[in-house]
Amino acid sequence: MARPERRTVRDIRRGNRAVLLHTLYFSGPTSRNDLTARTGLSAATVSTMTAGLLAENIVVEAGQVESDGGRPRVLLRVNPEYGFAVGVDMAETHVRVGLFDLEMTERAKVDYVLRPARHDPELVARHILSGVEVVLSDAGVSPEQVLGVGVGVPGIVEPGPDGVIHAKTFGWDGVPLGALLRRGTSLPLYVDNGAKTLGQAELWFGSGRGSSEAVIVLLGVGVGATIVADGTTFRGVSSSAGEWGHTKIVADGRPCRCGGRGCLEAYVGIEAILDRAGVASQGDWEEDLDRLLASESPVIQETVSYLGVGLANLVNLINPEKIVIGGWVGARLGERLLPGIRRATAANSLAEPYAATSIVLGRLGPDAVALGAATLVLEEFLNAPQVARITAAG
Amino acid sequence: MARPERRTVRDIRRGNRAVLLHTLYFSGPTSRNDLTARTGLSAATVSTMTAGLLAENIVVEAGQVESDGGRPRVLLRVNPEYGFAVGVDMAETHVRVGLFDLEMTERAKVDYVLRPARHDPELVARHILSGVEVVLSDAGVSPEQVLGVGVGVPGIVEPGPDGVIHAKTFGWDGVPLGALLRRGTSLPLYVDNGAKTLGQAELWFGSGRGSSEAVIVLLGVGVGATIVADGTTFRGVSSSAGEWGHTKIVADGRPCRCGGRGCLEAYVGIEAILDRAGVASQGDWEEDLDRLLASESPVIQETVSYLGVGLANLVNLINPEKIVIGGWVGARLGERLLPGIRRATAANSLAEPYAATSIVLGRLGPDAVALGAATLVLEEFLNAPQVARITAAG
DNA sequence: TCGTCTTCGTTCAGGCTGTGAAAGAAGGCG
DNA sequence: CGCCTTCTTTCACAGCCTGAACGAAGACGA
Repeated sequence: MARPERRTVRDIRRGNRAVLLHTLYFSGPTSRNDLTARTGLSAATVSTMTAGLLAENIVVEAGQVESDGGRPRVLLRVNPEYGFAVGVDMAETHVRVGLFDLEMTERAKVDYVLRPARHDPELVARHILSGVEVVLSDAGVSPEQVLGVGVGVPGIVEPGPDGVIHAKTFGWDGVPLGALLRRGTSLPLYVDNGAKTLGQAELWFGSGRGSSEAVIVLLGVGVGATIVADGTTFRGVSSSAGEWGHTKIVADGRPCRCGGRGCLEAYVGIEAILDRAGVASQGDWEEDLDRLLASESPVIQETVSYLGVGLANLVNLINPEKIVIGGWVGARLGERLLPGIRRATAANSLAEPYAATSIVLGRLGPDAVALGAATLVLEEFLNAPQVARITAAG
Repeated sequence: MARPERRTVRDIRRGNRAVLLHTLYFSGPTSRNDLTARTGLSAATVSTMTAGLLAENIVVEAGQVESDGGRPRVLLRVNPEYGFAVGVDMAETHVRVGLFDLEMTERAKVDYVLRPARHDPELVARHILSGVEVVLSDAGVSPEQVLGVGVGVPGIVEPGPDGVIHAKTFGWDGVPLGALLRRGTSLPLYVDNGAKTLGQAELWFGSGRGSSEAVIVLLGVGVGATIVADGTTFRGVSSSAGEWGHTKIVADGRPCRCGGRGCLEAYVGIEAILDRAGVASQGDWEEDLDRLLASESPVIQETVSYLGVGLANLVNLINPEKIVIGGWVGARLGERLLPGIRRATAANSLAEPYAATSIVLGRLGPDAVALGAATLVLEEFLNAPQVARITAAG
């Protein structure tokens, strides 16, 4: 029951502008002539529209290429310095703030360590706000040039303007991070779950590129998934879709830190893996995992099997074109065990959907959460490039 | 990475026409004046557009109501006899063909019994084609008046014009039912999975009405789900999304007829329920289930628990606004055990998404599959009402 | 050097679209 | 009969995309 919405002639312009910008952004330097072919718009429209974008400095010329004997084409591209996006990765142990230009090149970054069990919302908000100031001054970018600030956080983010967060592992239950930040800045804010921003990053710039039906899976301390349907992150009714880590794969199974039993995270989360292997961790999980992988422990094969069950459930239910395995645990497991993971998934999937799915590793490193958060800003920009810039008050 | 598409002024007209028709269809008799308020369109546009729809006989007048002293409003409604839709329920034991007017009132129907293990594609196609002829002549409707034929089938339907079907339980693997039917009729065809057409029916006319983020669950011999995202049935990359019955809830659990182990269907499908209870069925599963429900068997509670796990996985992963339990097994279980099902789901869900979800019973009976199939035709009609009707050749 | 050819880019008249304002229609009421 | 209220239609207008005509820019040969 898709209820369409009323449209007016103006929406057309806005929409076609977005089409043009998307094409320009993802096809790189492109001539007007190419643009007519790629967008399906008429040459006339492309001409007037690019003229506008050039006048606003959103698009710039990028040299010429000769054509077969005729007038050479002028290449156009999105001006990477038209504006900047801030991406924030707020994790359980640190806050990382990055400044990106429109090509998503990182221009500056800064880290703050969070002492465990010291997650005062006010403090975290101050870290983020001062982080924004630091990266801006480091890169010599003024606040007026910033199109927005994206923040990736653990836990569930309520929809709405206040960016209310529920993060059990954090001790946050109903913290309005968005509202706290807005007290200190007037830049547009985008708060989203970190697994979703990582998914956004892999979808736009990593292994998910080009897919419009995909699932990006995050394996780390927590386990989550970003479901992409028709090119857009699927959020569900209250923005908590994708809690894959707490789907049950063993009815009445191992207890999970969420309070439930038999959750996937209770088998393939890093704590669960080490626990099942009987490793008494000294705190450096990455080293522990590497050592475990190097050993011949049967726990590894078990982990692959459980992961296969979890992935197969996604294959059967979601029928994605691609599953991208991300997160640092995912990277390490996938590095050596990808064929086994694929086999385990196949063993638990129906043949048709499995055949339609390719399972690949994520391409982006640990910075992907911040990159994806910044990408939220980019997405907004490409969809509705402002003509009048919002003035930042600070 | 939602790639928007180019638009032209004409798309606006088409789109706004669809807006108007949707509103008219779901709000019942409505005045032009109301329509301006409900659609957001200007009075001028509503006026010219309704004039067109009236001229095409798509919309008809439906009386007047007086206004507070002024000119009375003329009520408009979609002409229920502008066209008709055929809905076909092709199940494991029968083929049912129904003729519906645009209000989805059934005008005629016909049943064909399929002898088990006698599922010759040609025969089934002939049943469907002759069924269409029968309902048309019974209702006195000519083929020119039929907007299309929707068919709900078991198994996976490949996307594409040939309506290729993979149905293990049927012995069909790659049967191009759409192509077979097209040899016998030139009416527009819509072939879809039966669980999805049932979902479509509940979404449009049953308990799911008004929800745009919902899951409609089918419990019967098979177990499946229709995932509705943003008002539209989610199909995945190869149209097999929603195979909920074969998601695993017990790693390495009971064997399932799909060849896998631990599938939800191997616990809450009717065969599994009876098998777990040790009932040696004489063939009448409905009676067997009723007897089992009347007994105090612990298998019932177990079933509720397993179902709760399966539903909780949907809650966590999809975060729907509503879960509708359909299918004849679902109806019988839900009738007495709905509170227990809700409790079992809550016990296995995260608090936030569970709080956002209401779990309700389906409202439509066994005819819902055919009704939903016809609704595929209706949906197409409301989105793009033809001006020039396609001529049927027969 | 000049004219021609090829290709790219821009301009312009024209047809659609939705809109606001003004005009028209239809009934109630004194 | 005239006025009032309310619903509906008409009309001039601005915005949009488009095809066709026109202009621009280089290659190339004479």
